[in-house]
Amino acid sequence: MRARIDVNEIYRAALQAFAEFGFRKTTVEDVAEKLNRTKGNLYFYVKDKRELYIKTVSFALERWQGRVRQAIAKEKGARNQLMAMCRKAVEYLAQDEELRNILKRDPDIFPMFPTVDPYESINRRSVRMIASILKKGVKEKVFRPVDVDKVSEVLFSIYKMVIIQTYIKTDEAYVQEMFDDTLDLLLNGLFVESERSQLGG
Amino acid sequence: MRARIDVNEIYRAALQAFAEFGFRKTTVEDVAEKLNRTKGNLYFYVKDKRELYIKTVSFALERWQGRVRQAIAKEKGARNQLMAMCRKAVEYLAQDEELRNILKRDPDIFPMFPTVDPYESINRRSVRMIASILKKGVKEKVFRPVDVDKVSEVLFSIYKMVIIQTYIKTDEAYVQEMFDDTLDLLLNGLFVESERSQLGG
DNA sequence: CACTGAATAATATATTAAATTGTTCAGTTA
DNA sequence: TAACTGAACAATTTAATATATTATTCAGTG
Repeated sequence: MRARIDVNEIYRAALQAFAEFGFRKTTVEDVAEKLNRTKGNLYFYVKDKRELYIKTVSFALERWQGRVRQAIAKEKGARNQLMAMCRKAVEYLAQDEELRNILKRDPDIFPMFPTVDPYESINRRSVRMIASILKKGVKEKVFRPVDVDKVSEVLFSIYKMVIIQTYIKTDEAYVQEMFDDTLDLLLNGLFVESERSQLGG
Repeated sequence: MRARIDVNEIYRAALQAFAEFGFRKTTVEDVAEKLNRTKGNLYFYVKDKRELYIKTVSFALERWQGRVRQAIAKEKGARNQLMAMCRKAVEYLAQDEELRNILKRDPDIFPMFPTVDPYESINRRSVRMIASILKKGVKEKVFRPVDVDKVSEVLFSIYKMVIIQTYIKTDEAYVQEMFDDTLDLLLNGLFVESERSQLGG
């Protein structure tokens, strides 16, 4: 009798298949073959094909989120943390082709306008990550005293917009320019100093 | 022999039908009946069903754009023009249920991430509208000297995001809050004064 | 000249059978 | 005895075909 397969190995194999063929066109057997098992055997590890897919995607999303979190942890001030977050998120995705393909095939994973979302908890964590940077920045008086919860939602939406452009558009340079201008706008705003309304505090 | 039908009457009739049933489920006869003609007769006015749809949608989009343009024309400074534009765009859509339904049924009309777009020329005009306000504002030294072309693209993307939320989300209050916070962020930015980088000029 | 209505072409829907794939599980194996 | 296989069965997809609906054309009418 063989040792139990490490679940992460299953997710890595499944990720390869799902990224190449998409959910509908990959068979449970495709995944089993990559692991040198039979399809029946996979049901020892996951309930059904759908669950395998959801857990595989979660695995990929969490790996991505983890890298971004690491990048943030390396920085001290809120200003640099916010910029590190944006940079790393785009940079990681540019390098993880499998995740890009998964997202391209199935945009509901990272929906611009979510209705119901099986990955909601992961996305909520991302929003909280933004919120905690904002909170820190407001406390440090680097950021204006904005409504942290609402603004982190707004930023997450804009963040999604840029991310989706990153894997939809093939034009690398275009995305980079868009990215820089968007970040500048969000940090500095449109108004010149004299026109700005400073929120209370 | 009857007088030629006014094309705008055709578009109004078609808009009713397309908004209620969608492109696929409305028949040319549905539209003809609203005009008290036979379906064959409509081919005297339009090439085919697809063209009828595209011209009908264009009619609705241009009416919308016209109202926004009027609202802008009433204002003097770039600052107020920008705010009037945002306000009117959302306000008009909230009131035009047919257009909302058309957009909800067929999101490709106003795509978050356009590939090919039959309404491109209309959307380009919207971007130019934003750009001209920005240009004026930079000249008046109300706005920072940003790259007008790029920033108007960025703003149009964010504008689309808010608009789509407006007809997707049923929750009126949520959209309004989102709208206010987004506008504040874009105008004033996140940084406190001392952290801001003023662009040259 | 604007229009009708019937003819025809093009699409969509429904039905059914055949093939593939997902899932279960009794029995095997290390 | 826990991990596994492979065959059995259920569910789903695909293919093939017939039927019905709808789009489009156009000769003829007022």
